[in-house]
Amino acid sequence: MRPTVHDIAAAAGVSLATVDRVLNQRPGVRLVTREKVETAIREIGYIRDVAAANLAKGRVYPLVFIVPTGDNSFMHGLRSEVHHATLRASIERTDIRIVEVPPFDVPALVSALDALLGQDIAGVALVATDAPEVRAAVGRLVSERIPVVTLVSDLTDSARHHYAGIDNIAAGRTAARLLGRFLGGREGEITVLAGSMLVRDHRERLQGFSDVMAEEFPKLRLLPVLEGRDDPELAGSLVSRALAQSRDIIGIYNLGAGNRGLITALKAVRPERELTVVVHELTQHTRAALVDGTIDAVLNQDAGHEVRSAIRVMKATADGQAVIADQERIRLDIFLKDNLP
Amino acid sequence: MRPTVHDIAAAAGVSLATVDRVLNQRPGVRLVTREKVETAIREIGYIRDVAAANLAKGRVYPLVFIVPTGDNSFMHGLRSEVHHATLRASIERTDIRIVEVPPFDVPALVSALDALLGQDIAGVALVATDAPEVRAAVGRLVSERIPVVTLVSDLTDSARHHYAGIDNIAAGRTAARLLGRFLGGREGEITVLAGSMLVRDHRERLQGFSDVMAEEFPKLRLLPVLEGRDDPELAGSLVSRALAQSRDIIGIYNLGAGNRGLITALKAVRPERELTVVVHELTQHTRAALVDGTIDAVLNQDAGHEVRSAIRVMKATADGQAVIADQERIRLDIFLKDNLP
DNA sequence: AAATTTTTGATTTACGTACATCAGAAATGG
DNA sequence: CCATTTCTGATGTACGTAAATCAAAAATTT
Repeated sequence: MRPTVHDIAAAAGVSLATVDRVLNQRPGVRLVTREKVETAIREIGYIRDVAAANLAKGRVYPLVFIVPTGDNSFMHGLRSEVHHATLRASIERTDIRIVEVPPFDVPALVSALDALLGQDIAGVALVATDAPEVRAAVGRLVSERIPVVTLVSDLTDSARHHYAGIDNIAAGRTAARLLGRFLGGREGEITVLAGSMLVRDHRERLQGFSDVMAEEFPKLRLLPVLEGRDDPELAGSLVSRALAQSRDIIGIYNLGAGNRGLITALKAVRPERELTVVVHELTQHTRAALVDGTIDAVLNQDAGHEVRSAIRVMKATADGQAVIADQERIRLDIFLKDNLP
Repeated sequence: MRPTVHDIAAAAGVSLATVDRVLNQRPGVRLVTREKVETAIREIGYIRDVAAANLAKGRVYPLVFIVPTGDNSFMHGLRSEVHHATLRASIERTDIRIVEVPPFDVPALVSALDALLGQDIAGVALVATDAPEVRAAVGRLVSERIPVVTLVSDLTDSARHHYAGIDNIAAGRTAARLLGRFLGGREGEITVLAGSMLVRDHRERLQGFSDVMAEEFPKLRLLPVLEGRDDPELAGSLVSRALAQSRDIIGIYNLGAGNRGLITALKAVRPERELTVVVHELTQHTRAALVDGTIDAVLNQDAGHEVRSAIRVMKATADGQAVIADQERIRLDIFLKDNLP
């Protein structure tokens, strides 16, 4: 059987109360005694039974998710996954609050973060807009010992405890290689559509994409990036205009949201123009487009995994527990029409 | 607060003991009373606190993993992941036993399964060899109410509760599309290397691969399948011979193990022959080959995820609990040189 | 209606930990 | 050496559930 507090008490030759004081770093234990207990803990390999401890404590984890508003499918899906997590709240002893802020709005995000200061909170997960003000606000939370996890998009040089999202540089590089290899040595122009260069995930995807294109596919020329602000309408009209302006475009990479508009624009020029297209985020729209051949590959991050991972990490961090790092690595999913879930 | 057994007792107007009898399906409760209690459970939305219940029961889950011996990297990795899981045993209340059997050996697998009959076991996970005898042995375990999970390779028409592995038809289809598109309209021969047609995962991958090749890439001709028995030596020599026999081979798909041998064979003909290669399983060898360009894509299943998922499912099944289906879906990872973890 | 069987209630202990209280022991100060 | 402070032990309750025991009530049979 697994050792308990009683075993430590016996091994260290002290009472249960003293063991408890040491374990929960309560005052009133002499240094020598504390060391005696800590040695016993190490020697018999005691591990606290977290389930029993939580039961005794009546522990609940008040968590806050700060997510952007906006009607693109990905953020919609993300909010819905957080909502799903609230349904498991009683089982998981969580108490999840969702705070919505306008997208790409630094002051709004900062005030949402600062509003949490001083509150009794076991963790904060946020989709970060990468700005110094946000970094500072996160720093304030961390210095109050509140676990902070960035979700989907990371925050440069910040004190956040964890990032629950994909490696976006790798994502951009992968998109470039897929596009390059699918185009098999052809020559032409590539147009890139992004949401905003204010968020780190988009910047990183572009960087990775540009790097591989330059290194490995010199015959493909990148056109200036179109910024669609993750808005389907805007994205669609930008792409339509670009396609009308140049007949040499043979590939498109959408590293942001707004695929609905992009797909409409593609279908409008469909039979005449032969285009290889790689986009991000598997939604009902991109899935259908993948199946009917409008799109060639979809890179995806599983919002459900990200949310569940963020919750696990926040809880573990709040308890000072370790996490299975490998289990919390968010993977980049590559979908072709053949491996759709 | 979340409702407890006391709340049900009060709501149903019965004693705690009766609630307990109903919850744990113990005898000695009249039908009408049982229904009264069950109604109360539903109405106030009671959910058993599994942590508290396990604590009270002193529950441990004795689990058995049946994995093939064999020195290919994938099975090595799988065994090591199961071993890792044993290290978390005390935390997860599991007691994991690993049973090794020779690969592709039906009688050995059957006797390993039958040896478990009558033992006190909370679940069995096995890498299935797809044969009627195995199916029958699994049926015997299931009829003794022992949860059975197939791992990596599934068992056709069997009573197993769950399959913790990837969709191998989709994997084969994906491999075909990657190979086809990477070859960009060229004409030539494709050689396929498998382990054994006795395991369902290999058969399914081949089927998916052949289907897509036939439907979408008619210029690529499939050569007869080489069976390398997942043995690096044999795989290497088969491929070397095939390459020597035909100068028209432009693509290779290894849907089994034994990549070490394949990679050696490829390097031997390297500068002259231009080959596009897709293989399964990310190991140190395939990773290096991907980086140096010997291989173009690696399809992978994460053995760690599979093992952890199998454990979660066996525990949940033993307790008659539901699982988050989405969380237990094992995904097909596609690795190019850009998105290696 | 009595005897019997079946069902229900009341109560207790246990799981491993947290936390509080109070008395007593040991260490420290003067 | 005494007074004081600091430490330690002993004990009890709680968390939510499981499981056992025994008594009492209700239903069933004779």
